[in-house]
Amino acid sequence: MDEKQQIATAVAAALPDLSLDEITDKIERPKDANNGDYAFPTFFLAKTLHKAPQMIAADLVKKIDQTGFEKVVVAGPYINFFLDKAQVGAGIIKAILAGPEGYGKKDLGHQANVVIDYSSPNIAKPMGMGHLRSTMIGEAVARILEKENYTLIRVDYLGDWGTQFGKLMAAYEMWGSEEEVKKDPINTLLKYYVRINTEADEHPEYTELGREWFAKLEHGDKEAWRLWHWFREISIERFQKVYDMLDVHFDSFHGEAFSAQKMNDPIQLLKDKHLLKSSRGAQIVDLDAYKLTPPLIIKSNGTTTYITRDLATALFRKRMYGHAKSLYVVGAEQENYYKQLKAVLKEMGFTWWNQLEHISFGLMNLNGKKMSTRKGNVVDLEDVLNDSIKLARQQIAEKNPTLKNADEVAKQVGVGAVIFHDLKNDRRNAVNFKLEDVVKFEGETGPYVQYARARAESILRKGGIRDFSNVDLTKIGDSAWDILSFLSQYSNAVERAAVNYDPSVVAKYALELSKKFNQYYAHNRILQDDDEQPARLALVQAVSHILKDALAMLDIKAPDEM
RNA sequence: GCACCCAUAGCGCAAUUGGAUAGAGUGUCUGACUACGAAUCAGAAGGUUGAAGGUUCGACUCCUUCUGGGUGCACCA
Repeated sequence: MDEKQQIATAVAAALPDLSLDEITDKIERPKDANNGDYAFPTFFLAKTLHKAPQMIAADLVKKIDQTGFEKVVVAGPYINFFLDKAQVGAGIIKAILAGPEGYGKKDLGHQANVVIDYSSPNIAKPMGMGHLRSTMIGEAVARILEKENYTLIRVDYLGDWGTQFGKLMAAYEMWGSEEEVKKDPINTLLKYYVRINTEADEHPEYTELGREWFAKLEHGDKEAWRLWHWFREISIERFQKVYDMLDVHFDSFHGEAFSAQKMNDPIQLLKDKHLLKSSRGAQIVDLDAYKLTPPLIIKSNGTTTYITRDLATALFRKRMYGHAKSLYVVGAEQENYYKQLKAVLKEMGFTWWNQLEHISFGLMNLNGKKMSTRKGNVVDLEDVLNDSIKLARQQIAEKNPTLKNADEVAKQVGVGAVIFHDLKNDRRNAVNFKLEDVVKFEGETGPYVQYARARAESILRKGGIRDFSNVDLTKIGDSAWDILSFLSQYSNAVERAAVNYDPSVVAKYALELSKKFNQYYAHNRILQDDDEQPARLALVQAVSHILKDALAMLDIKAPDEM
C-alpha cells in the first residue's frame, strides 16, 4: 500500500467526521527529515473543534493506531509520522528492481494521442542555440508524456513558407550564385538573407520585392518553386545532422508549406460563419470579445499569413491524429498569438479548441540581447555541441585515460551537459547564453548525474551480484533511508513534470538523487564484506536504474563508465 | 498607451503549489584521495524573498498599489 494512504487511513480512523480524501489532501512531506516522513497539520481543525491546534494534535495522536509505523509523534500543531524504514525501504527497492521502466509511472495518459510540435526551425537558416530550447523542451516533454503512457506524434513544423522566403529568393536572384550556395549551403543563404534585410532599411523596395516573390510562390511560379525545393532540401539535410547528435527524431516534417495547400478549408469556414471582416484592405477576425487584437487572415495583396496556415494545420492534425492534446513548444513571445489561434478556433465552433496548449519558454539571450538570425548575432548550435564534446574528451583523457570507447562517451557527456543545462531550470525563465556555463561538468550539471551513476555501476561491477531476488532487503540500514524515501517520490516528480510540461522537475529530481547517492557513497563503505552488503548493492542498483530512467526522459545518455 | 511575464545569497536558480528554522549550486576561504572513481565529499561565510499595504492561525507563494526589467500589440513567423 502507498505510504500516504496508510497514514490517511490511520488518521481517518481517529477522525470519523472527515473523508479519506480530505485527509489525504492535508498530508504533507516535511522539508526537514527530523520532522518525520509525513506530517498531518491540524490548523484547519481549530475552528470547527474550537481548540488550539497543539491540543488537537496532542489528543489526536492518542487515538491513532501506531502499528506499522516506527513512531508517530506530536510536534506542536503537527502529527509527524515516521515510517518503518526497514520494511518500507525494502519494499521500495524491490519495486524498482522488479520493473525499473514501470517504476514512477502513474499512467496518466491511457495511450491517448498527443501531437507535439517542437523545434520547427526555418529553412535556409542555421540552427542557433535558441533552437535548442524548443527542441529539447519538446523532446523531453514528449518522453515524459510517453512515460505516463501517452502516445506521442512528434512534428517538426518547418518554417518553409512565408514572405521571408520571398525575400531570400529576391536576394538570391540579385546577388546569388549556384556554385557559392553549393559550397556552403546554409551559411551562404543566410548571408543573402542578412544582406537583404540589412539593405532593406535603405531600399524599402526590397521588402516589396520579397512580397512579390512570395506571391509568385503562392501562385505556383516555376522558378520560385524550384528555388524553394532546393533551399528546403539542403536545409533539412543539415538539420538532420544536429537531430542525430541530439537523438531527436520526428514522425513528420510537414511544415507551413504543407499546410499552405490546405488553407481553403479554414478560409471557407470563416466565410461561412461570417467571421471575416474587411479592415484596411485586409481580412481579419474580430476578437474584441476576448480582449485580443485581431489576427490578419488575408493580407491586402491577397496572400495569407502564418495564422491562416496554423488554422489549416490545426484542422489537419485533429482530423489526422484524433488527438487528446495538441502541444506547441514555442517561445513566450508568441503567447498572445496562440491565444488568438485558440480564440479563432473557438469562434469557428470547434469544441476541441482547448486541446491546443502553448508550451511557452523563456527566450535565450546573447549578452543580454535577443538572438536574431536577421541581424546575424546567433551562436551556432553545432559549434557549441562540438565544443562541449571536445572538452569532455579532454576530461576523459585526464581522468580516465584507459576508457575504451572514449569518443562515444565524450559525445554522451558533452551533449548531455548542453542538454541538461537547457532543461534544468523552469522553462519559463529567460536564459542568458554563456558558453562556460553550458559546458560546465561540475556542480548541478548533467555530467554530475552521469558521474554518480557511473560510480554506482562501477561498484556493481565489483560487487558481482546482479540478481537480488533472494537478498534480505530489510538489512539495508538507516543511513540509506534518505535515498529510499526520496526514491519513493519519483512518481510524484514524474507526474508533476507531465502535468506542467516541465522537464526541469525531472532534472532537479535527478540532481537531488545523485547528490544523496554521492553523500551515501562518501559516508558508507558499500563493498564492506558483511551481511548487509547484498542489500546495499541492491540499493545501488535501484539508484542506477532510476538515474538512467530520469536521464532518458531528458534525452541524455547514461554511460556505465566515463 | 494597452496586455502578459519576471524580480529570492555577489552570480545563475530551488522551495513539494498557503505550512515547521527560505535551500542547494557556483564563486570566495578551509579540510578530505596507500578502502568501493576527487567530474566527488565535508565545513565556513553569504538573506528585511524589489518596496508599501492587505487577506490568513500561518505568505517567497494569494489580492491591491508602486518601482525596476523583459515580451507582445495587423500586412514578419
